[in-house]
Amino acid sequence: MPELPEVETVRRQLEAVLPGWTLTGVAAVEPSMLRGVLPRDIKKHLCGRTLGHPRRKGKFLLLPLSGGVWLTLHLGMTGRLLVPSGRRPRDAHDRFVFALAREGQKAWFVFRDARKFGRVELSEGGPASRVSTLGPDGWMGEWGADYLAGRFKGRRAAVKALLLDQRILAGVGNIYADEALFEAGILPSRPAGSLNHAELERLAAAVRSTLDRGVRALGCSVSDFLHVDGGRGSMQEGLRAYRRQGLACTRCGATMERTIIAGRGTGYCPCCQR
DNA sequence: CCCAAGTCCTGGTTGC
DNA sequence: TGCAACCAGGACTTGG
Repeated sequence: MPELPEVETVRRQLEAVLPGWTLTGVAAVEPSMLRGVLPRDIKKHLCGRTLGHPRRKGKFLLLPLSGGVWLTLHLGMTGRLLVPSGRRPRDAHDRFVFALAREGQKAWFVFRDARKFGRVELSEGGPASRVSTLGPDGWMGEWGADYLAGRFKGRRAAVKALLLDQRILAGVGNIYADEALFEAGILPSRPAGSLNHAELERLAAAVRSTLDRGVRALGCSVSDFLHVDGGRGSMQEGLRAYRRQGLACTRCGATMERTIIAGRGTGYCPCCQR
């Protein structure tokens, strides 16, 4: 699943290859994944525009184009971006294929996504409006225990459910939520408002360090995630909670358990998470 | 058949 | 009692 560290990894790879290329055509469009413009109009909005430097907020990739137009991309569960040069590679799951040109050279910008949970939104004057509803970026943003205290105050929902709420923190998904709660020693099912200040401090530090570990590992390729060049991250080798039910806790040796929170599978240690 | 899980939507509940 | 905020669960999607 592309969460913040996976999207940041992709952003850095796109940063190295995309700026300066001009869009010259759109060879494929998946209508159900497109927002902000009608499928038949996408070509005229994009063609002739030059790509700038990719940005990111939470799990959203923000691609500025010349003329104040933006492409806002979300990779969903299984989304992948490729920038092949030469002949266009074809796959049944290619949802968007953009043709690129630069100094007489040609290349492609491909959004491949088996499950169609990904989104591509076209907007003018800034990134798609949904990006403005996001909370601070979990990795880059200015936030801490006091911020969490304010957002969690009076909330009875499970702390994991609020970690997954992109309006509170942008970028945390199911894997990094489980890992951060494990590192903080907090039960995922705890009502968010019941956490004391020391626990909030531990949680804030754990979210940051877990996301940072993910970025340094170039993401987590536990299932589908692949880099722009097809490479894999290594975070999956360091997971201590996510999908570890039935295995021994790396901290105390107890058997890890699984439950469902916010509709998501949740791995935790019943012994050292409280 | 069930499971995986991003975001969005809906309908019911809670509390001021 | 009214109303907004909150909360849980379903829809969507397809490969394993």
